Formats: sequence, C-alpha cells, structure tokens
Amino acid sequence: MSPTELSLKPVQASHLNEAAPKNPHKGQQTKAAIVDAALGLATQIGLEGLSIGALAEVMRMSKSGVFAHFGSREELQISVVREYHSRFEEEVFLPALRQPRGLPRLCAIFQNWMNRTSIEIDSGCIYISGAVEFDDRPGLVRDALADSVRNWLAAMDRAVVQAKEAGHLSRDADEHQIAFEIHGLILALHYEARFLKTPGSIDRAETGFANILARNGGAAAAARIEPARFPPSSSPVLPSSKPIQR
Amino acid sequence: MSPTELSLKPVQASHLNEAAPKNPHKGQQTKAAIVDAALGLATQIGLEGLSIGALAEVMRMSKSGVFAHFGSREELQISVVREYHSRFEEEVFLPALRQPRGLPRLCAIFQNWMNRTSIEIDSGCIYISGAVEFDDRPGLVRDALADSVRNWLAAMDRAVVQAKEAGHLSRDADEHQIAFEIHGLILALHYEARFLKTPGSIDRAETGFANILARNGGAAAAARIEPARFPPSSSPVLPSSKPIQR
DNA sequence: TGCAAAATAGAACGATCGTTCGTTTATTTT
DNA sequence: AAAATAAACGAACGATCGTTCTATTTTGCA
Repeated sequence: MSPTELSLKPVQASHLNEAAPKNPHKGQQTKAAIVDAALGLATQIGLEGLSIGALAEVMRMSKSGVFAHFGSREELQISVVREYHSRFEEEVFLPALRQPRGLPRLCAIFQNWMNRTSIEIDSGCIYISGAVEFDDRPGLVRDALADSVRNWLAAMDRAVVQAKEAGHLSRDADEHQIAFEIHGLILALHYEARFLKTPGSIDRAETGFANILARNGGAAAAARIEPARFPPSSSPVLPSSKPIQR
Repeated sequence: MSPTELSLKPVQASHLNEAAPKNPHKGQQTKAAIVDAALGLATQIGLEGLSIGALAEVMRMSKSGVFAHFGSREELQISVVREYHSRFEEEVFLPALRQPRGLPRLCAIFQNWMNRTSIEIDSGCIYISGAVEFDDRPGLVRDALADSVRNWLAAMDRAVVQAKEAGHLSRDADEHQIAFEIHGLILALHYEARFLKTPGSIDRAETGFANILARNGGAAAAARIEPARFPPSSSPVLPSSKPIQR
C-alpha cells in the first residue's frame, strides 16, 4: 500500500475525450488518461512521491506499459507539470481576461486563484509542493516548474500594473510589492488551511486582499467602477466549482 | 550518489559538547551528533528525503549503528523536528523576550524571523518543507511538526495581541489577521527567494511588514516609542549571523 | 481480410530503502 | 584486571524503485 494509505482507486478515463472519433493511434488518448491520473496522484503525494508502479495500479496497466509512454520518470513529471500549467491557466487566468483591464481583472484573477486554492486545500497544489521538492535540485522538472510559476506570477504582476495604469490604484502604489503580498496571502492560506487545518483561513486571505487594495487606493476605485462588486463582496467573479471550507 | 548530487562530506561532532567531561554512556553524545547531522541533511533534502544510509555515510558510521540510536526512521525524524524546534526557539523567540512587550518585541520577533529565513534561503526550512511533505500524511512526525509550528505561530500571535494591548496598534486592529499576513510575508519570501531566486525578496518582506504596521497605526507608535528603531530601519535587532542576499 | 506498426504485458536487472540479527569492539563498573 | 553493559559493526532480509528487454496483443490502414 501507499505510504499514506491513499485509496488508489482505479480510474477510467471518464471525462477525458475518450469518445474522440478521429484520433490516429489511440496511444495519445491513454497517454492523456495517464497524465490525468498522474496529476491526481502528484497533487496529493507530490511530484517526487509519484511512482510509476502506483500509477500503473491506478490505471490498471503494467508498469512497463505506463513507462513506455514517457521513456523516463522525469518526462512523466514534466508532462504532469505541463498539464497542471494548462489547467491552471484555463481555470484561473483565461476567464479573468473577460474582465476589463485594471481592477476588475485583478479582482477576478484573485478570486479565481482563491477558488482554485480553496479546492487545493483538499487536493494539494503542485506549484507549492513542487517548489519545496525542487528548491535546490536542478534538472528539467525544476525548470518546467519554475518557468510555469514565473509565467503565472508575471501574468498577475501585469494585471496589477494595468490596474495602476488605469488609475484604479494610487499613483505611488508599488505594483511588484502588491503582487508579492498577494502571493504571500495565497501561500499562507494554503499552509494554514491545508497543513495546520486552521479554520477561517479563507476569510483571512480575502481580508488581506481587501487590505492591500484599501492601502493602495483600490477600494475607492472599486466603489467608483462598480459598487459592491469587489472583495470582500461575497459574489464570486466566477462560480466556484465546489463548496468551500471556511 | 545522492539524488541531488549533494556533497555529503563527513562531519565531525565539532561544536557539540564533544569534550563534555562526565557524560555517562557516551552514546548520548554521538546521538546528539547524529541528530545534528540529520538536521543538516533534512533542511536540504527534506524530512522524507532523509535516509539512514546517507546519514551513516556523513557520520562515518554503519547504518545499523546509526539506526540503533532511534529504533525507527520515524523516531529519527521526530528527533530532528524537536531539534529544529529548540534551535528556532532559541534563535528567534527567546532573544526577542528581552525586548519590552508590545511593538518592540513584535518587531524583534519579525526581525529575528527574517534573519533566520534569510539564512534558510540557502539551507532550507523544515517547517515549510515538512508542511508540504506531511500535509495529508498522518503520524507522529506530522503531529510533532504541526505542534511545533502551532506553538510558534501562537507565540507570534501573542506578541501581536500584546502590542495592541499596549496601545501600540490602533484599537480596531485585527490581531490574528496581522499574524496571518506576517506569516504570508515569510512564506512568500521563502518561496520567491529560495525556489524562484527572485532578487529583492527580502526587501519586499520587510516592506510588507512596514505596510502592516502602518495600516494598523504601528508606525506612529513606533516613532513615539523609540524613533528610527523600527522597520524598515536597517539596524537589525539582533546581529544577523550571516550576510544576506538582497 | 491481412499486415505492419503501435501499444501493452511480463519478467528480470541493479540499486536503494528501512529493518533485523548475531557478533565484535568500547566503555563502564565491580 | 575481570566482569558486565553499552555501542557499533557487517551481512542479510524483503520490499520498492526506475529501467530494460523480449514477447504478445491490439490497433489502424491497405
């Protein structure tokens, strides 16, 4: 059994485009299904804890059958990172682009990120666990991971800059400082809620975001743009896909 | 070789009370030396990555010789957690008690914590890596770790409460919110400096702390108590034991 | 329908892991 | 100095790991 008594229930490709009609060489489908299962395992036990044997068990396949799709464990891990990246982008970043530049988009980004993080209180987050596992371990996995995170943080940074350019933040606001502090709120939420099980952490993070806005003149701007639409307003910018522990 | 090509140079007990005169059963000395070395390994590669074989190599002992001192790997890990706890307390918390209650002590705590974290940008931090490794893995190691962290966060929380009681923070300041945000600053510093190698992270964390104080009326109080003594002042409350990457 | 290619299985490898056990060496006590 | 106790060793165990290799099955296309 797995070290932490995880229930490694077998999984069928399910929602993945299993009925895709014209896929040449069905290997790609199963590879996608493997990556999907691998991502599920990796979020719980980490990229380092991810083993081909356990993955094969979940997939109801042989070790070598799983292995053949990647050629090395490292390549499997990289595939998982890429998959996580694209899901994160799709779930957190892209929907926020539908909001107008400036504070609305920044708030949407934060809310989407909060929703994602709230789910990850149960499931785990590869960007956080991976950072710890690959701090000082050079290699392609680390590179993929760091590139992915930098990419995301840069995107958030841009949103803050745009909010300031749009006049939604005071002229002396330090954009990068704001981005840093937001990142800290998410990390503290993940740490205290997932590891320490401290109740109320989600509200703390949201209050923290409101504090940042207030200090940088964003609260006033928010009221000006669209009253009662911004944190700590209770209406999420996107519907959260899951009820949330508070 | 080790997975991450760490140079596992052998270590002699060195600074540990090796010349202790009247120790009955010298096993305790070597056990302390083993824990010392184990802590060094664990901070770099994590508590889970800590292996008895590698530890024995560092200690120039046999695996079984090392093992006998603990009886199980889990007990070894717990010993490491306890050792880290006491060092953290000794280095971060206790010295701050020499400062008067209220804002001075809170600032001392933050500065000491910052100094410690700055060092751990190179060496790693067990409270952070351990939190990720033992998120959802029940057991004695997790318990020891969580107790230790909660103990520390509660101590910091108390310092914030006292600062408010002393009138150094405004009457409507939310103490627990402040503690949460401070924790976030430290986590963001560790993440961005250690994993992403983002320059300037230390200044970001210190600025963040100053922002928190300013928002809660602490900056004014700081000037009232002892001008030019508080962040972002450059004079550390305790001399940092190492030059710091900014 | 038949055939080549792709996908999967199965067994085995070397390595490392935590742990056990019996023995030998150090240290302390008598 | 002898006897008793503690500490360290060395070899071996079963398990799991990533990986390799050779079969066998399944698939897609002519």
